Amino acid sequence: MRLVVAECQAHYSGRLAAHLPRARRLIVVKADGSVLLHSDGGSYKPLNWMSPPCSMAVREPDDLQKERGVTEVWRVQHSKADDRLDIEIFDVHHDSAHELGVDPGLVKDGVEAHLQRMLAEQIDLVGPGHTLIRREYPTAIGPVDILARDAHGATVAIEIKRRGDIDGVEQLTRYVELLNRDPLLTPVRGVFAAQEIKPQARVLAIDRGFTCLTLNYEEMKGYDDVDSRLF
Amino acid sequence: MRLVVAECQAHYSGRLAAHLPRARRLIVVKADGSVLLHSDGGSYKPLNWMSPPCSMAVREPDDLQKERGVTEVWRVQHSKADDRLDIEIFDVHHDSAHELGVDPGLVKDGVEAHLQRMLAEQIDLVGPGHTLIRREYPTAIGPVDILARDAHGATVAIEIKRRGDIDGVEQLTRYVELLNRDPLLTPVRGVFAAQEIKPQARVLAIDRGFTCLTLNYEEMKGYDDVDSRLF
DNA sequence: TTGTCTATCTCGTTT
DNA sequence: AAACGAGGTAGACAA
Repeated sequence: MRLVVAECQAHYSGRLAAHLPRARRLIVVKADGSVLLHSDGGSYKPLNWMSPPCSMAVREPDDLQKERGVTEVWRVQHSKADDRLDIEIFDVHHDSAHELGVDPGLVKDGVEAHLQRMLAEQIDLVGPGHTLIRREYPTAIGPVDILARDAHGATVAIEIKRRGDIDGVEQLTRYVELLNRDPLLTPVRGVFAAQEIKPQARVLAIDRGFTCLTLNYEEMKGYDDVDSRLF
Repeated sequence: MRLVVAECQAHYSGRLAAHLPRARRLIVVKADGSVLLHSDGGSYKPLNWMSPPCSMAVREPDDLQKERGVTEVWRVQHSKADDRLDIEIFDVHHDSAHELGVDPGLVKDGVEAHLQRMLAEQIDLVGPGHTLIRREYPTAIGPVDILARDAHGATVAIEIKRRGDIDGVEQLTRYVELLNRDPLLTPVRGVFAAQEIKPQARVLAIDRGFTCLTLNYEEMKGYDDVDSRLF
């Protein structure tokens, strides 16, 4: 990994064209050839970058660039796509290289899968008398998160999201429409369950005749824990 | 901006819980207090990070940590949310600070907005005899990209995307359905216009009775330039 | 490899 | 401030 702090200016051309005016920035050149241009603020997203696989060619500035004070020109070219990042280097304030080795990587805990598992275990949150048919019920257009049966024997298709927006409602619509064609399952009701349901999504879901269910993650987890402690 | 290359181990707790085993990494501490942990590959996204606003507290390791070789413990706490990043520092290989100043930021060239403006100007790309009603035609569920009238006086709703996928077709479907309820506009045809239309999206669009229009950005821009040169 | 879905998304714009 | 949409989305996982 090479770290350079320098006055620089950059142009990106690929899916879009973008320009980065002259300023002092951090330039990170990673072992895989990828390049990041970071400012001293913002979040983790670089101002500009090139993803691997890519390669960098360093060349001398032409006369016009020399006049402008450019000392080096870096061209970072993507190996597969027509994406290119051109960096003009002015004054260099820092330049160092470091061996980092391979990283073992991040270990995460689950979120949505956890919600789905918990709702399957606490299926009566959907309503009294509900029973689970199965999780990840397979259909031609993908698995339905949870398929259940309500107290009256009707089928219930449940779509679970962490954040419920309009896309999730559309997805549920496709599932319910498809499942209702199955004479063994029809009538199928739709339930849209999420930790947070966006207002627009709620309106659309209700318009489509679905039930909205807001999931309280902490509460469900508490129930889960109690459950675990008991057995 | 502070750059540290060090052996480190980290824990994140917030929206999720995550752990980063001990390894040599780049730690970037930005002027706004945000922190990035980067490995030497897999560009763009850090292994772990804390977004601003946040603050960092450095403390001495406890006895157990000292035994494990920890020399410093950094706690980065988000100022508003309950997000925390704990970093244990082992050996430090590099540590430097740099003044970068405020960045002027990225200047982009247009993407979808540009496509929309150009198609409005070259509305006959949709078909001969078409006339523009207006761009960003407002409806209850959001603005329609372009509303036009065809040679026979029928209304045409155009949804523009850089990349046309299934979401865009669903969006257009909602618009066309809504607009068709307006006696002053009906009948309304749907046109799905994009630089690139995914096969699945094309199938769905045609199934819904929409016209697909592939936009050639370079060609349209050329026309645009010629147009600009003439006037 | 390709497609699909999630994200500690980020980042803008609008309401 | 909250919500909505787009992204050079990136990254992960299934088909």
